[in-house]
Amino acid sequence: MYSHKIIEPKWQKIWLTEKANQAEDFSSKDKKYILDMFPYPSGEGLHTGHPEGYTATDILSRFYRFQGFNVIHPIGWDAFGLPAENYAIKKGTPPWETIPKNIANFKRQIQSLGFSYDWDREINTSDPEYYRWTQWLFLQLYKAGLAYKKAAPVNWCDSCQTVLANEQVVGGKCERCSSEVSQKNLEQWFFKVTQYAEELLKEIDNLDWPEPLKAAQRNWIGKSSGAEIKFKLKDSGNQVKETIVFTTRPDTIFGATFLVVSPELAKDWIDAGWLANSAVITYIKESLERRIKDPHGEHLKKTGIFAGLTAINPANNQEISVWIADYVLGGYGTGAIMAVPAHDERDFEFAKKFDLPVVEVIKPLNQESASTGCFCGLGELINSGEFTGRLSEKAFTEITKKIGAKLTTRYKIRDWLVSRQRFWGAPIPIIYCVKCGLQPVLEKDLPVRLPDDVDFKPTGESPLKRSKKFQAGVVCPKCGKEAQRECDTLDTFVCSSWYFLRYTDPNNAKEAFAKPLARYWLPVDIYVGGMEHAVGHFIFSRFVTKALADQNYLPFREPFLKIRNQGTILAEDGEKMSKSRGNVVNPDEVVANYGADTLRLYEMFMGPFADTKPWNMNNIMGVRRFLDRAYTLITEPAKLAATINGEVEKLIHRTIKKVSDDIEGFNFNTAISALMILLNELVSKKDLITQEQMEKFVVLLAPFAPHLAEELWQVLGHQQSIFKGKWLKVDKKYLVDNEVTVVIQINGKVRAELLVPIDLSVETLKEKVLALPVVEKYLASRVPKKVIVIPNKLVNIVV
RNA sequence: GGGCGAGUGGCGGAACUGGUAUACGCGCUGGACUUAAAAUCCAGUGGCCGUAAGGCCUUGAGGGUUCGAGUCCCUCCUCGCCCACCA
Repeated sequence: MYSHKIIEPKWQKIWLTEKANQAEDFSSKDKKYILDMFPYPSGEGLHTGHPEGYTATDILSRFYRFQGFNVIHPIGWDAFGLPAENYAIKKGTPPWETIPKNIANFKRQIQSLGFSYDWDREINTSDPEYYRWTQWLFLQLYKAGLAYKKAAPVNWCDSCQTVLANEQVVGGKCERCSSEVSQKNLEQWFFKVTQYAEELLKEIDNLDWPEPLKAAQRNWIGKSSGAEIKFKLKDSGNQVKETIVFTTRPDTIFGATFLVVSPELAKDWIDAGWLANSAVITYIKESLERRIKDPHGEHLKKTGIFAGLTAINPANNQEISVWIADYVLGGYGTGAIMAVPAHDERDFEFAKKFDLPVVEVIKPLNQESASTGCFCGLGELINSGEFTGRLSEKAFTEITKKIGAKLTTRYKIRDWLVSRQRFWGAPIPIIYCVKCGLQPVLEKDLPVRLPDDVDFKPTGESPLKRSKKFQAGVVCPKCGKEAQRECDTLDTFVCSSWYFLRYTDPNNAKEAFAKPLARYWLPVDIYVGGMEHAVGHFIFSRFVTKALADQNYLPFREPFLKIRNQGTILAEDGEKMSKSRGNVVNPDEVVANYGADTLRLYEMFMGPFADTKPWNMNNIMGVRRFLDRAYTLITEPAKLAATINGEVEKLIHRTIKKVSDDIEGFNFNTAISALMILLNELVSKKDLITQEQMEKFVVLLAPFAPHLAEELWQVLGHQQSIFKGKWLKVDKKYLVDNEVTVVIQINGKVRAELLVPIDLSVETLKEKVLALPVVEKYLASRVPKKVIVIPNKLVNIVV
């Protein structure tokens, strides 16, 4: 038994004071940028998920430093955000008091785990010296036309008098006060992510990311190609207008028996004084509210109303009715569709409910007649005038051309809404002047600081509006006259969309980062974090990188070359860890009881890195026992062997190979199992081991259990830190065997095995095996029908 | 509804491009040490039949390909995650 309570703090202190993990700018060594997701410093402190990802990157960082790389492995605090502000509303303690306390606690916890961060690069997004550059980023996007303002619907709680994020709306009710949430149109800031939709999609192919993550992003970007088709519209007074629909199936247009318009688009028509029918107006109003209250359930009901309009199908000039319905979205395509009930399930359902005509125009290729019900695949056109008999694919472009429609590509991805009517975030650096209008704050005037005279009580406006200090002395940057600041703050995802850039030059007071440093360190080589950021943070960072590359700030267009996702750690009961269930494991307790090395090793040994896996206190004892055995082996006085034992040396070299490969492949669980196997061998042959062999084991252990390894290294007589040393070389001669065990099967069943020299010829091996008494017994004088020989592996005799 | 995963001992999990299924760890059983217990060490440990030698079965279920399938193909069941009326 070793005392982790003595060993671990001892080495942590030494590493910190010696700045053992500093990354060196412009070193001639090859660089590796190994990045973790920086934590939000919550009041609860670290949970078990943090050490999982952080241990993985720490193993990699130490491993690559051993390999001679100049590793940058930074950490910081994603310190802006709602929880701190909500805490201020509830308890009255402002975020600028709670957050530093939480950060101090997080830092203590992270340091207690011995992670090899370069603490000189620590950043904090709520520090004015950081958010100054977040604001700078906003200005660059604004200048490039990538940040713009427009009215957008937001969730509004009348009782709390505040805007709510989507996550704060639960079942159409306010999370806090449970009163009804309604929709309000407010001016909001957006980033034009859609401008990069195609590039964001295309570049995914070239990235070393987990496939599920790539799939999630492709899905989110949601490219689809189709046609935009113009339909003429007529109201009862014979006023003529037109609308454009987007469809991915122009080949089905002869089956378009009605048109459906989204409530959003219909509302625009009302506002333009077009649809005056009061029933229609009521429907639209209710529908728009319904969307917010129950975004996931209501759609099954397929509500709708006749708009009182007719449209002309441009393919066959037939008059069709125009409907307004919930199932058509305002934000996608053109907000209007041509409904082809015979070949679209949703249209079909709607047509059935409102008794609308269904005309089949596509016949499945492998069937004699048209299908009954709804067929959504491609096929051969029927009932389609001159196009009857064509295949869908061909008709697609032909029909589009004939009716004068346009081929287009649409994306599901939306522009990023970045403004928040909240206090605890980076203020948007914009000034409103009565005379000059909207003006960006001058870069030299950054940062726009958060004031401290804030009333957190929610009243429906941004809390900054009630700060006297915030607006004091604000003048228009253009005309110099008195003006007003923008009072919204930026989404915290803006802060985290560029933080990995700041790590390269964290103390630069003149720039967000110096270009030569960005060029040296970036892009990020390995990034580890959860899958939950698939369509958020990972997309935002890619967008920001591309935007800055286009402004010549960065010489690359993709920020993260390799990403690996960590799996969720569940509680011992197989459920998610949560305070309400009372099944949360506190890393502090594990460190106190078993030590940091044990926690690190355990979390890596639990199972495959990317898998969801349950916690188990018993299994922790297993890894602790392993560390104790290692300690005992090396510290107990034993006779050291003078000559190298071949068997031991062979296993050592195989373990070096296995552990090295497994670290790079993120197979930490099997790497640890290989270390256990090696230790078992060393213990059982402890009188046959040389000093050098002991040392090799300790080096292999070092990335995983750095404290113990450092201690044992000292015990073995070294003055200098083990981490100043080199990784181990595999001697290939130990990887080849000169004898192998060949498995002997009779009819596919294992019946015997045979130790033979390696690379025995097929013929010799066959002869040897057939001559075995066991084989003769099983053959019982039958003649083998066939003998399969796989050299060095297996012989299968078929009778 | 769409997308992505995953089902292997009592438990967490191993198994390279098809080639000894159950590595490693936990737990359990027996033994050593101890007055005793803990810790530690040693041995055993997939199931069924058998005193034994040995035999049969076994990777969610059922088919198929193959000399040989946890791994490949088809059908189905169960669970998890993400997105969700995207025309």
